[in-house]
Amino acid sequence: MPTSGQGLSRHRCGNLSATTARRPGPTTPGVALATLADVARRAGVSPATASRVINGSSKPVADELRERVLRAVADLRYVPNAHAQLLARPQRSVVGVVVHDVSDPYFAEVTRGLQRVATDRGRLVIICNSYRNPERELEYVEMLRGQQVAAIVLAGSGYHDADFTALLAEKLAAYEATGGRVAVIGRHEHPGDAVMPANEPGGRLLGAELCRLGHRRIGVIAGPRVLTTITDRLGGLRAALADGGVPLPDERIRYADFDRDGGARAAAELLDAVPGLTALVALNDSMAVGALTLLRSRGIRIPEEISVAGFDDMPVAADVTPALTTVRLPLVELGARAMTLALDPATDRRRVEVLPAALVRRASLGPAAG
Amino acid sequence: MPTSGQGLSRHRCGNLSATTARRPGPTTPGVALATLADVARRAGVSPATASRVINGSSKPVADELRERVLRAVADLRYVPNAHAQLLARPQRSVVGVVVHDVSDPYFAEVTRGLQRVATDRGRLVIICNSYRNPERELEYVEMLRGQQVAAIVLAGSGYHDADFTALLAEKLAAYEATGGRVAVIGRHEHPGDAVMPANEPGGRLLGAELCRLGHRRIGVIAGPRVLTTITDRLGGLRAALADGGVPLPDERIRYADFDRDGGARAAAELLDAVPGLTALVALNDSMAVGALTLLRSRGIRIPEEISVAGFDDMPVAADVTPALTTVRLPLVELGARAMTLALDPATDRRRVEVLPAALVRRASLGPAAG
DNA sequence: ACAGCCCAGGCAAGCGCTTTCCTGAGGAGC
DNA sequence: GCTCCTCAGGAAAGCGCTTGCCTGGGCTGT
Repeated sequence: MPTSGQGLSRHRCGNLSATTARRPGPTTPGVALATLADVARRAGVSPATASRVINGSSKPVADELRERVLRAVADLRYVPNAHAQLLARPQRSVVGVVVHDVSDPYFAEVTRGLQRVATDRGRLVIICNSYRNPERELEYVEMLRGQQVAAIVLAGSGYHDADFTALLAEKLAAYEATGGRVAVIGRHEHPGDAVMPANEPGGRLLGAELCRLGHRRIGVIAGPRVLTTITDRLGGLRAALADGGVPLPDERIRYADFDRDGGARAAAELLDAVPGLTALVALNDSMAVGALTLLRSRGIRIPEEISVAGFDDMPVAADVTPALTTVRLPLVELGARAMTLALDPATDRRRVEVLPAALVRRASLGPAAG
Repeated sequence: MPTSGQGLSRHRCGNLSATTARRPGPTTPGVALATLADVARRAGVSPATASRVINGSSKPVADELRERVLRAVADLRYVPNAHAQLLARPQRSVVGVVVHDVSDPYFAEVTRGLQRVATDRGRLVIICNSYRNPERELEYVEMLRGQQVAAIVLAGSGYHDADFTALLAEKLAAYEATGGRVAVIGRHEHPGDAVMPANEPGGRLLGAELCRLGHRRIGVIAGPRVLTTITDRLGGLRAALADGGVPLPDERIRYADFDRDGGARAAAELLDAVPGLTALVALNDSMAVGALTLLRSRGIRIPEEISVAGFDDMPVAADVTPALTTVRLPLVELGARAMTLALDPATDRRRVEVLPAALVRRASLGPAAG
């Protein structure tokens, strides 16, 4: 067992229980990880040869040496230092994703799609939660650039904020200029590849359905005004209602946080401020669920007294009572397509894919009351 | 503007619209990112000085030089290469997290806690989805080691699989031996720091409540047998029922996928196989929701004809109808504590924190039917 | 039997950054 | 006015890895 003294000190004890008994001290100064050089030394070969064996280089290596290297790798529990590898062979393999919050069901679904494609292609994903903070979003893009990621996917909604948008565009451009790939989900004023959920058409679908069912006094529970998603969904809804001759004055629109509690709050405000509403439209399912809960707590029957509709068709929509009528957006697909665009080689011109919305009719939306 | 020809070629055009118009070709050979050397050259200083300015080193630098460096950084849109930095200054700042699936609401919540703490401490998180595949879990640990992460948090349930457990323990030990920190959530036979959800006590709480309400014919909708989480929850439940003199024969337990559809399937099987059940206990809320949906589809009234209870108290539990009685586990806290353990300096002896469970009484669980 | 080839394996450069150590210039002290 | 100290700035040595290029030993061919 040809191991230099130095090498030995780096060698882990094979007996696991030893580790169990004695744990590294408070601030272990870092018992250095075995390096390629350690492996080479132990195998009695040059680092070059060790590297070639480990990476399965095309260059042939004699079986005996190969054997020795492999054994040393196992003995030392050697794992190549990913950073050193990336430095030496600039072959970016990880991709960055910026979402508002993975634990929000909407992004959870989108992320599932992103991950699926990334994993299929052997890419690691770094997920960054911006928590709807534009500044943090900017920082993350910067950081991902520093991480030399192969691609960046922006999965959140865009903002109505010219300064931010310009700054973001600039950072993305700087990144793309160095060969990085970018794909965005939704409207971002980004001049590159994008996949768009059909927010506006979805809003129209829902508006048309409301007209069909005879609703004329409709309250809208909207998310934050600054999100382009809100503008688009609301725009579609408004357009369809206008087509049907249904008015939608501003006081029937309430902006709140894009979540359950925001939905409940906005619903309460609307009910108190606008009497005689026959339907409540929430601009995402989380808000709709909040509205549902509030209505139930007030003992208002759905859809007999008031109808409710949502947006997104998140899994929960089917499970609440009454089941939620909503506009389905192919969330997983949205993520999958975006990752595909980001990972496919860039093309000369911008690719934009629009993923269609579909109305899902369930029990929460009925004919207008009275 | 002292810029060598070479430096110039690496310089991005300041006009963003130029980038808008002309995008990098299909497989851009990577217009190299500006490097520290570029910055130094442009600022007319040495790389050492540039580095010191950029990193806010304690070593003083004259204001004029500092100014010049900062300007060069801005001009070149310089972002330090994170890998090179990590190589040169082995100061690990990212932490790895292995979960079953971030988009599963349970892990979404846990992850939220993990992220919160990590972000507060300025750590980047790499999230790895194992999709309940032990092999993938192993691979991820290996990969995280290669990434030189400062810590690894294992957030999934443990498995009843001696081979896997041994392999995992070995890999973790190897990692810890080089100064890496590890924290696990749940039972993993890992000899280091851990935070435990009170699965067994939670099961007991629920079992006791069922007894109190007079249930004697209870069906259990369980997740995969190999998960220690299942064993523990079931164990607690079984123990409390035994205490109350309530039998729980094996045919009243159905194992299925740990999600909504699994819950529905298992519920259907139980109803068909075991007549006269007065309560259905699902071992997580997703399964409970599936059961609820199935019961509703069969027109069975809850809780009048049959009661339902879940586990976890995920957000959805409060929104379904009837609202779900469930065992609350502090999921976010679980994540937060685990990350804290992982990031705090190691101690001489193992730290294990148990986070308590609490019964949340809602409408889905009532007295045993007639 | 000798020149010429082939090829496994090693040498060393270099990826981009940090940091130690050294240098040289300016200022203080006698 | 000269020596010594101080301190800003630079040279250079790595960090761990990959890879182009070179070397030298064993073959082949005549």
